[in-house]
Amino acid sequence: MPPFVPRKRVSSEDPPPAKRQARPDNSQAPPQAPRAPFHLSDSDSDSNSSLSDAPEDLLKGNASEESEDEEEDIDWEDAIDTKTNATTTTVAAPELQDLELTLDQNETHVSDLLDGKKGPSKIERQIRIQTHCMHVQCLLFHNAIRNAWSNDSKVHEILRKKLPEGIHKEVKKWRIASGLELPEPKPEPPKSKKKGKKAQKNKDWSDESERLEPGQPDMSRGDPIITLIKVLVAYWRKQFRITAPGLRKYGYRPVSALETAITDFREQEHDPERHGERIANLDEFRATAERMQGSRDVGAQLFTALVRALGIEARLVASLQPLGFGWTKGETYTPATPSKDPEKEGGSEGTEPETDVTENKEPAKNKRKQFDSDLPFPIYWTEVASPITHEIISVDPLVLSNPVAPFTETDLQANFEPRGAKADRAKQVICYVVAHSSDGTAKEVTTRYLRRRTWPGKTKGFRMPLEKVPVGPRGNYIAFDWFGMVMRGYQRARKSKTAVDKLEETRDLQPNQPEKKKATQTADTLQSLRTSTEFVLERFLRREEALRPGAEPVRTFIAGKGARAKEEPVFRRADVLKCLSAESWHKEGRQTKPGAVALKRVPIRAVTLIRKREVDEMHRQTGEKPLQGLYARDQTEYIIPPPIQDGRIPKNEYGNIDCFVPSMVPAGAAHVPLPGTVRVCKKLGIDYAEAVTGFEFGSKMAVPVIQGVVVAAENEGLLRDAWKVEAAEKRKREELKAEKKILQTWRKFLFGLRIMERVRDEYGGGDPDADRERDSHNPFAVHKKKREEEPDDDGADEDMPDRESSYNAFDHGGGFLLPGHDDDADDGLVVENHDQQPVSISSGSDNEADDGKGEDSEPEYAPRPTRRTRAR
DNA sequence: ATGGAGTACAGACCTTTGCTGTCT
DNA sequence: CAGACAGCTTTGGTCTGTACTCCA
Repeated sequence: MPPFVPRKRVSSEDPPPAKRQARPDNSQAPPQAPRAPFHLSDSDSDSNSSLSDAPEDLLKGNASEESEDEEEDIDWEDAIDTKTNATTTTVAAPELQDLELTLDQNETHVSDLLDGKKGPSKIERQIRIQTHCMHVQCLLFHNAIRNAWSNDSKVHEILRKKLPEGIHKEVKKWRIASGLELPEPKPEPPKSKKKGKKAQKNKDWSDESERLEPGQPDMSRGDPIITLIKVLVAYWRKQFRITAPGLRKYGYRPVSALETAITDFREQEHDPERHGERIANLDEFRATAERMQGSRDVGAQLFTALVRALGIEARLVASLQPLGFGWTKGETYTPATPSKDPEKEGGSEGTEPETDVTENKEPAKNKRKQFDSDLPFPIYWTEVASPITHEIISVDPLVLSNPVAPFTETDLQANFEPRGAKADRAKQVICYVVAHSSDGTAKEVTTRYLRRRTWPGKTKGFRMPLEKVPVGPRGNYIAFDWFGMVMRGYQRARKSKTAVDKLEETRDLQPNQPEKKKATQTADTLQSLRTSTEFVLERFLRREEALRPGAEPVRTFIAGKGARAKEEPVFRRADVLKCLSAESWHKEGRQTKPGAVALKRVPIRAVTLIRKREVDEMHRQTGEKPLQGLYARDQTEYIIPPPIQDGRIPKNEYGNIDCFVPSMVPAGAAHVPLPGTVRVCKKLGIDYAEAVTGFEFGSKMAVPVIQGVVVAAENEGLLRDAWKVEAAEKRKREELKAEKKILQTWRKFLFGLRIMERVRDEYGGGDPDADRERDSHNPFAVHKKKREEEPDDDGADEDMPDRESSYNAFDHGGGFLLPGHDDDADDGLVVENHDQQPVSISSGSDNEADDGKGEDSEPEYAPRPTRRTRAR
């Protein structure tokens, strides 16, 4: 099996590109900040106080130096001496301390990033991704709770009681029209008076409808529920007063602003305008229903409750507005621009301190529309399921001008998708739209509200994209949907799916594929040519690609405008050939045909030291970068080595045989890819060559991977049989060895137990409190403690001579070795048992201290040091 | 609002034949 | 004592896809 070759770059000792060094200092705050506190205890008082008094200044002032140190000088021993630079003295204190995060007040912002021309670091990206994921889950749970409250029968009762008589009549009408209720025997037409004139027109229809079988839905004027919903929305818009701000996305704000907001939220009395609307429990929710006022969000939640109260299946829909994971303007906190009250800036989680709100002290009626008036799209709304058609009707009770969007009106449903400059400014996004049903389950319905129901549409950049998880052989992936995973906890079980579910899942929630543009139809652009599968510009050819000799351009493309316009020939992709160097072809078992001329010449990529030296030498001599030729497949042929003669295997200059593909094995020979075959061949006295099947790269070296041997075909059977015998013997030897080792380990373990028991008898240590102490493992400490507790034990104090007497006490049986007995510098206590086998029972030493361990220590317990470790 | 051009970045790809100490 | 074997270390330049901004 070829050994593992790491493909990914892990670290680089070279300094990163200059751009990285030009990063704004504070961008590295998260990884560096925890280090500063370690130093506080042993740094001089000046730096200490300056750190605590003016952390921002200090961090800011040292930051440029700091980042250089961070990247160029990892040797922290030097850093300890740098007393002036508090933040560079990183891990000076040896003992463990609490990790502290000190974040710079002037936290990095998008603008800083752009000025410094640096992107967010990996860790910063991770922080945002995690924040986003956490926020999404919090919002989901919040909505699940609100949904449960919207199910409350008392809330329903409150809302039902408030309905005027007219609405009750409408409800009854709807029930009859839907066939849910039989019409009363009275001949009086079920039309309400407010539609007087229309009723005249509809009279014939109603006559007809009466001819329908009672108990059957009357669909003659469309789904009757739509009429009812429109009435309910009109009622709700009139009755519900928006008196508080709802949820919204603010973006990432500077830490200082966040801290102020949190402190304000914790310490000040709750103010909905500054801290957001708070409904602590169901009782408060009921009270809100009673008052018919609150945020737009609560308005939609109560509206959902009202619809449910009328016996209609309704879902509470929420378009989550989580903090994102990108670095666009939308993720950056933007304080209200014309704000005159600096205290309000960055202050509230609940409300944007809009000037019109803070300045206007007009009566509530005028103020009512002010909350969230800058949000052009709803965040919460209702989905009503028609009991007749099982289709979903989207209802926004408070915000949109077209509040009722039936399934058929895809454009109206797409109106819920935030778009436009106003939505941009208000940071309204669509990424996850979740509908919570009355049974407590929830399902994702984002697709319904995307324009043309096309993915990813506007969710792009705001929603966690599908993650490609590699599986199986290279190039195979499965798509991992993070949100799908999160939603699994909320979803309705497959067997409990309703007719509504089934219908929408086959229709409204089926995403459309984005319309592919016909590349041939549109005019050429650089982008279209870059991605085209049919045409290509010469400049887009990859390093390993070349044009077929004699390929004719199909047309020309003019790049640039005006004076900078430049004509370029456009070629067919079909005329592009994949090329490889002679060495690369060799690895595929092919060689260039005699007389083949390279289609392309490219600079040599030298990786190993030897190759690098060669390339440098050539570069020095010629003054030009040496090039290597690339050849197309049809310029190469299979390497067919000549058949072997007399059982002799041909070998290359390294004494082995290249066996990258099976065809490279010469006729008359066989590849036996078994380990340890070399020895067997030697034993048998047959000719062989080790088979090189690939290379392993690392440490600027290419190491051949050898898998077994190539032998003459007539020797193959002999070799395999002998190998089997050998392997069986080897296995037996290994089993015996393993058994021996197991027994040894047990023996050692039992001795250890005996020693521990003896130590306990001698010094105690059964006190659980003492055990819990930091040095409870240390028998000396325990002994000392015990003696302190019992001063009249033997009257001796805790001086060194006495300690030595304790050492001596151990010597009588399984005791500790005296200092100097073992001349190594091990910190651990070595206990000698009756069989004179040293056992390390405690070691606070690190590897470097272990390096001096004597030869008699067991390798399996004290790993042998590496050369690198010793070199340091 | 949209799309093209340009830029930056992360991750993937390509690379082609030791050295030394310890064990068996 | 010779030969086998384990362990070291895990590059770095270039390409490519993607995200993002700017600009028309």
